[in-house]
Amino acid sequence: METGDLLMMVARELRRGIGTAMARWEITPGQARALRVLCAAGSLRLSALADELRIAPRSATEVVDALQGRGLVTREPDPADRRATSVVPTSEGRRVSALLDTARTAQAEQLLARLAPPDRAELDRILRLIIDE
Amino acid sequence: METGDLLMMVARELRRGIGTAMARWEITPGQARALRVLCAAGSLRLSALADELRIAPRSATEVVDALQGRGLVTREPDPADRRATSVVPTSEGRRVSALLDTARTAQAEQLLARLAPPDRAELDRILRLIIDE
DNA sequence: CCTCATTGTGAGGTAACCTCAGCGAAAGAG
DNA sequence: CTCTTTCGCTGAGGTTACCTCACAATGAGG
Repeated sequence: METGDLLMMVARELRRGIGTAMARWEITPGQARALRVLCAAGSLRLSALADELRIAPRSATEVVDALQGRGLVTREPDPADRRATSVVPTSEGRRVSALLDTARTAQAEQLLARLAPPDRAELDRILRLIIDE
Repeated sequence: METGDLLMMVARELRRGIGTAMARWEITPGQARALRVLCAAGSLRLSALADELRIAPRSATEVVDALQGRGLVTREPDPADRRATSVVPTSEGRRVSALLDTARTAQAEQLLARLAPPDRAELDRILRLIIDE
């Protein structure tokens, strides 16, 4: 078993745990991702959201439809460009996003609790090395 | 940015790289996964393959159809149970699976090459700690 | 035997993506 | 100031990878 496989296994376990946690809020992974980037950005034009999520603009329309249907975001007209619509999280959207964030970090916490603090710091350091190129 | 996020980012990059590598063989991720467990097992009944992949038996039928269509596996009658069909990789299937394995490890190699050998060993050790509970 | 469970698959559905065409709005050319 | 071109979003319809349900053939227990 190689390091790459280990990495995938750990990530998979993490994703699985997050998935079951999210099921409690009846939100799909795609919707959660969109809500997360929207809350992080404050508001985004639909095409910018699509870029961020790396999906086609047409697909972002559907995700936003779903989030809007649940009252988690609203479509606001963009003051600078009347073609564009700005997608803005509602207060409920921000509340749910915060809950999801909490669940996500709790899940990571549960997995990483298996490590002694020094090992955990080492892992963090080494992963940053990879990310930073 | 927390350790859990870092883990997901690194895994994502790895998955992305593997995906583009696999595109060269025109095989979907699901098919590659199935072929991999089949080659690892030598042969599996269709329902056992479904269990392994954590998909419904009906869905395994489709994956096997696709692999059989490319000549990567065959359906053999199970001698012990005439209801069951045993799915067996062809020699071409084993050859492709080996190529995919190579591509997968090469991708991991490329990512992990950013690390100095001691860091790499540390990462391996710590990930094993997580996996082994 | 007769019933009941199990195996694989046909039929048909769903979710999340896609491309393409088109409409209203903006922006550059003359 | 028009005119054409480009841009931002969405309706229509397709694809992929899953799913459930029904069913025929087979196996297993009373």
